[in-house]
Amino acid sequence: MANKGPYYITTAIAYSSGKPHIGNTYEAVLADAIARYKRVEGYDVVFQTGTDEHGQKNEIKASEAGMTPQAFVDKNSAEIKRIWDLMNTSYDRFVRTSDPEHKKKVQKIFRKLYDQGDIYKGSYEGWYCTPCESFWTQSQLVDGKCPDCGRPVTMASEEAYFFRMSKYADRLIEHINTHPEFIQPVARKNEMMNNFLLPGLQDLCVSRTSFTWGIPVDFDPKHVVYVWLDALSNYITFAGYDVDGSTDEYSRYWPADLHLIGKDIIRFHTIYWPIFLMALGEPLPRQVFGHPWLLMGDGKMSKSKGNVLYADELADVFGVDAVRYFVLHEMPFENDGVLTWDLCVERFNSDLANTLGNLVNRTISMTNKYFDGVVCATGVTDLQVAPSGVVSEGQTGSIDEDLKKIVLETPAKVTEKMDRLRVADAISEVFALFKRCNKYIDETAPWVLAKGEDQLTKDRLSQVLYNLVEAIAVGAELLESFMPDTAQKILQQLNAKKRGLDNMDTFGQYPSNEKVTDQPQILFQRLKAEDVEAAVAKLQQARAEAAGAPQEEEKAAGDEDSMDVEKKEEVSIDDFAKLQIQVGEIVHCEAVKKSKKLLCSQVKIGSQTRQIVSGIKQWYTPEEMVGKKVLVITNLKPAKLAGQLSEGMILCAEDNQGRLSLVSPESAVSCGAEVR
RNA sequence: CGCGGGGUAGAGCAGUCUGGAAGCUCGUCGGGCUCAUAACCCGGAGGUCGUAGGUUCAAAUCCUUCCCCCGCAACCA
Repeated sequence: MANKGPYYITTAIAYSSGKPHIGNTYEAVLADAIARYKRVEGYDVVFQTGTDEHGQKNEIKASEAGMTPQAFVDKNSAEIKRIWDLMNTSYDRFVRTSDPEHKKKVQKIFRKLYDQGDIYKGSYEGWYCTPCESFWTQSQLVDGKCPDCGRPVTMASEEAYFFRMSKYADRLIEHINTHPEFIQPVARKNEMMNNFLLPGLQDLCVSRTSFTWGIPVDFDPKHVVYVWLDALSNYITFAGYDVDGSTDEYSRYWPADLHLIGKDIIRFHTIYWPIFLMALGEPLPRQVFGHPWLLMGDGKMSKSKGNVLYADELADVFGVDAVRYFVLHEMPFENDGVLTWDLCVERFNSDLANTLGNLVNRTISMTNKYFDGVVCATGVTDLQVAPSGVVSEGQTGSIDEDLKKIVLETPAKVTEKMDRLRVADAISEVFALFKRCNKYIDETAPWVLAKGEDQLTKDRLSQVLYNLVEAIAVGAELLESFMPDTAQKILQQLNAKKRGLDNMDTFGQYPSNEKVTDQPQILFQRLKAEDVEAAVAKLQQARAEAAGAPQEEEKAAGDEDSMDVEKKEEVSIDDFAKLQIQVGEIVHCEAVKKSKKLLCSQVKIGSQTRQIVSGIKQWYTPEEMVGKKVLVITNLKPAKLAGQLSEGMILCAEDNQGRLSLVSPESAVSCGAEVR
């Protein structure tokens, strides 16, 4: 196998704030499939993944959990690594941004950029909430107040470090234009250009003082390095980069061949990251692929089956390779894919059990039944059977030729798809080969040949089975990057050896007279939908119990008529008395233009009528609203919503599906009656 | 007119860049077969390619109108 040189592939490092769901896991598996395939092709692959551990969110979540940030991210990083390992991802490095070496290197990077003038100290202007010690942008403000605590904010400025993005913008635009392969899929390129680059890049604030869980700026320790600068640097720091001199390994593997990331963070990887690299004088990664998202469920048919899917739970039910198959197969190249328990069952039964598992099983069974497991190439190709069971000589071996053609063509097809990162298509090519094998069995009807007494017929039967074993062996080997264990199992059962991707141009390499296993194992046992549903129900129950109490409400809605919500702080009767709640009658109602959620109601309260805007368009039509008596908070400070003045709030109950229901007095009371 | 994605058979999707016989998987119906995991193979039914115009010898594909859905943004007082 020729060495084709280095290939450095990374995933985005996963944010370590909780358990990764199947969508996160998808990225690791996708990268793994690519990495494995590149290795098979003969590249010297480094596959790096890991966890992004700094930032305010982790600091807050850690304190909520009563842990130190480090302990908190240790736990979550370990969990992410556990899932990656469970999924059999063949990463070479699992990196963590809380690593002391990484910290030092990032500090040096920051200092270098500062020293050369790319980072400068400036001030950050914004609305500041003193009690919360937080800055907010104009658009984050709620009613002109702090979105967290609702208290007034003041315009304030705070010192911060900025990166001169604009300095490098032209070079980046040039690079993107001259390297069409840089941003994948191509559609994303225009999005970046039109939205960010062409209108002019703003300087980026690259330090924070509002929290401490991060990498301190060593010459100004009240600042921590902006998490993105910290996180993105992982691609080079762990590869051996250092401001004071990088390793040989670094010069071998950098620039990365592929950053595999979610489409939501394309901006950081195709704008900020390249510019950071330019500033450091380092070459840019060759390609950034913003893959689509894997969405879970769609609520329509699976509301009783749970929404969030986790790789380990899926693996419990289907097995690791099946889960790898699901995520790789369900994910197209550009559009988001959907995964539900139902879809998994369908794919499992149809593709894995029926097409593949059954093929392997029936082939091995016949080999054992007719030849005690010994597969022999006899060279008899021109014997055909009629559907009636009559064996006749003289037909051309076109059936065999067609099978061989497919077998010989598939490797190149798979490689071509993989080169274009069409992993789902690549795996489909492999399955097309297996489907062709099933068809071949039907065409050659071995059970008819088996009835023949003469040697020619026996030899033909032997050749048919040999062809099948050979074809399956090639298919299994091609499957290895996607489903490593399954590929291994098939090859073992066939007693076949790997021949190598660049050695698949001849048909018939399986050694004649080799013996397949006499105890074929079922690779994928067909599953019944009911059984899976039961398993899912069990999992959800276990999950609910593990979560202790109320935590999240995501179980079956219909059959349970109660729900728990997060408890709020206790208040005094005086606090409550501050609210004025009155009964009002809706006299007029219309939808607010330009808004998807808002209805604007005229509500009669006592002698006056006031306008109230409510976000309930999804649940009530304006016509339904009119005439209803509802509860209104009347002393709430008026606010503007979508340009409409709203003087109060109509009370609604919200269930665990987010559905809203108006609250009305139980019996007739007059408008304006106070609720207390 | 906030940005973006999308509307193709019952479901899920490809095809659209680079116009040229409407395809794939699942389901469904019928047939075949019996080596195998109620599997496998073949065939049928089922689509005004969201709407309305336009360009063209030819439009799912290019241009324009409008309608709907989904993210994000904004706002759910």
